[in-house]
Formats: sequence, structure tokens, C-alpha cells
Amino acid sequence: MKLSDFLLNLVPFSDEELTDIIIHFKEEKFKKNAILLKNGTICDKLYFIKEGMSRSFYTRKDGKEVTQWFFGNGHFMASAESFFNQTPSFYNLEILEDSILYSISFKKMELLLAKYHNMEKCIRLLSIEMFTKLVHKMNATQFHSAKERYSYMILEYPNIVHRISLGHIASYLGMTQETLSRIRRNET
Amino acid sequence: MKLSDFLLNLVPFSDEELTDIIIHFKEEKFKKNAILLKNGTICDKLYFIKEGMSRSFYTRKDGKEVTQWFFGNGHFMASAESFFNQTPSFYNLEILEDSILYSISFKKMELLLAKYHNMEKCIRLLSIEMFTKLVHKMNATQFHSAKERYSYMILEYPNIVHRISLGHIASYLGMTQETLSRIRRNET
DNA sequence: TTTATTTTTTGATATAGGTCAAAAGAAAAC
DNA sequence: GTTTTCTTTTGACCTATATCAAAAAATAAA
Repeated sequence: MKLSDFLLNLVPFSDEELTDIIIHFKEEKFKKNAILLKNGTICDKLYFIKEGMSRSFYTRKDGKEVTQWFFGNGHFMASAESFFNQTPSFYNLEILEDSILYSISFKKMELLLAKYHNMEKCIRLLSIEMFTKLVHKMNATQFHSAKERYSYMILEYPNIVHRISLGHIASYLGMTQETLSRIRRNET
Repeated sequence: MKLSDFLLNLVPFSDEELTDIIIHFKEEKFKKNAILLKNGTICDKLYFIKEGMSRSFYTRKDGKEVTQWFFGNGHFMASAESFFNQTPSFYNLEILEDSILYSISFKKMELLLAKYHNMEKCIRLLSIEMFTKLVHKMNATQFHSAKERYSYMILEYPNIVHRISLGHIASYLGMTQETLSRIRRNET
């Protein structure tokens, strides 16, 4: 997925604007298991995923990791609250598959936001999209059985389900990996 | 809480901008138990709460209501995804205490967003704030015991806790009212 | 005040899903 | 190909919290 196509699809940037925006992004390649962000530090980069798969997660007191979100091709990735509020991140960012990313620093993003009305609109739309997705996850999660939560996952993210390890999916859905394993057994 | 103060606190609007923005809002008063929005309909209004308290909720298949969010003085209220995406709302909006609100329609909001770069910024910041709050709730909710969830509520929304009925709080925190009642008994 | 309605509390019981432990299977490293 | 490491599965057991039912308390209506 090309970054320019993604942006144009969201907001009708002029050629000039688009060029000036894209130029601020930097291509970066990462290998599986790379950590892009450690919790407690401020997220300074917003990434666009050209290719690959990542997740955000945190570690509980008992040492168990909890996945908060998966990020796939053609999507932006960051610890969004940390990036936009410039506060320490609750999450880590981890590369799950070798990836090609385009990154932009907070400073550069601020410049673009101030310079282009359209850029504000773009990020406004993205923020609302993130919010909407989170709302959907909450609805699918709260007051639903483990089985129902997994069904939601298959429906909403069918392609992710089979690229990601069972443990990561389980914690994303708020259950143990043993439970998810048992659910899968009783599926077709 | 005055709307103009709230807006100025977020973005440095000029006097001119601010006047033109405020003029599009309309004062409306509502009595306790009024329903501002029914699920399945598109949320056409964004409200600013000058005074009062409301909630968003949905009804489960078994007929039980689940509170999604509480909205208090000095905050915006809407079924946000429904309003900004103009899609049918999953939630109802209900007034919990007699209220004075300022409302703006989606059409007018669109105009302001297109007209003022600062307005885009304002809504972008609000969207990120909503997102951030939802993230916090998820973190406080997922993988935590009923007791821990209630502690989070007291910490995060100390003034709300004692204005709202037990049942509403319980469903907001993803537990039954019986459980919350038992938790409260064992406090102090 | 008295009655009706709604909300909260309490008790008894049931169960989904957690925890712990260990085996089996798959993937990575050597 | 063999060994090591990581991931998934399976079993036994346990606990937090749901459910159901009914009493008590609080609030609203008459």
C-alpha cells in the first residue's frame, strides 16, 4: 500500500501539498522482533506500514504480556496517545513480521499540521477512525463470552487471525491462551 | 462551564472566529430521563454540557442496559462515531440530571471545519482526547478484577461515582449491580 | 402520610474461564 | 540432522463473578 494513495483516499490533497507531506516521511526497514518503542518513553514517531505486521502491548505486574492492538499493511501505527499528547507511553511497539515502514517525527508532524488545513483534517479523520475502531472492540469485548470475542476477531480481522500467534491473539481478546486453544479445538 | 472558555483553552481562536463558531450553537434544556438519541438513528447533534449529567448506553439482547460513557459539565457529548461518520448509532443518549446544553448540527459543524483551520485542530484535539480516555478505560478494565475496576472509577471519576445510580456504574464497569453492591459493602 | 415504584442489598447456587503443571508439536539454531 | 527454544494443547482443579430470587431500603407519586 502506497502512503500517497492512502492519504489521497482520505483527503483531497493537492499535488503540491502531497509532495511536501510525503517528503517528510523516511523509509525504515525492521526485522521481526524489533522493538520500536519501549513503554515509559515518549513515542516520537508515527509509522505508516507499507509492508509487515506489528503490535502494541504492555506487560502486567505478573510478567504476562497483553496485546493492545495489531497494525497491518496500509495502516498507521504508533502509541497514538503518547505521540499526539507527547506523554510517556503505556505500550511497547513490536515488529511481528519483517517490515517496511515510513516514519515521521512529532516535530515534523506538528509543522505539517500547522501548515496545511488539509493535514489537520487528515489527522482528525484518522483520530476518529482510531476511536471508532476502539469503540467497536469495546462493544465486542465487554459482556461477551470468550467464544463470542473470538468470533468477533475472525469477523473483523480474518487475515490477521492466521498470521499471529495464539498467545498474542488471546491476550488481545482478554483471555488466556489455554482458553483460546480450547475454543479453537471446538471449532470446525 | 462556558463553551467559549472551553474552546479557547483548547485552541487560540481569534475573537472573530470564536464569535462565528459560538453563534452556530443553540441552547437547549432537558429534563431528567429525556432521551436525546435512540440507537439505530444517526446522531445529528454534538452537545456541549453547560450543566448536567448524561450517559450513553445500549441494550443487550437479554434486555439489560449497558452504560458506555458518562458525560458531565464542561464536556462534549454525542455518539461520537455516529456523529462524525454519520452512521447509525449503536448507543442511546439519556439525560441523567436536568441539563443545559449547547448543540450544533453535523451540517453546521462541517461548515465550520471547512472554514477554519483552527476548528479542524480543535476537533482533532478533542478526538485524540476521546481516544485517550477510551484507551485508559480499556487498560483499567481488561484483565482487572471487579474490585480493581471500581477503584479505577473512584480515582478517575470521583465526583461522578456519587451522583450516579449503582446499576449504571456497574454496567459501565462491566459487572452486575449485585457484584458492585458487594464490593461497596466491603469498602471503607 | 400512605402507597407505589425503583434501587440496593443479601443469600444460595452455578459456571465460565483462570491457574498450574506437564506433554506434544513446531520452529529456530547449531 | 540434532538439539534447543518457543508455541500450542490437554488435564485437573479452583475461584471470581454471574444468575436467580427475594427482602430491605430509598425515592417518587398520590
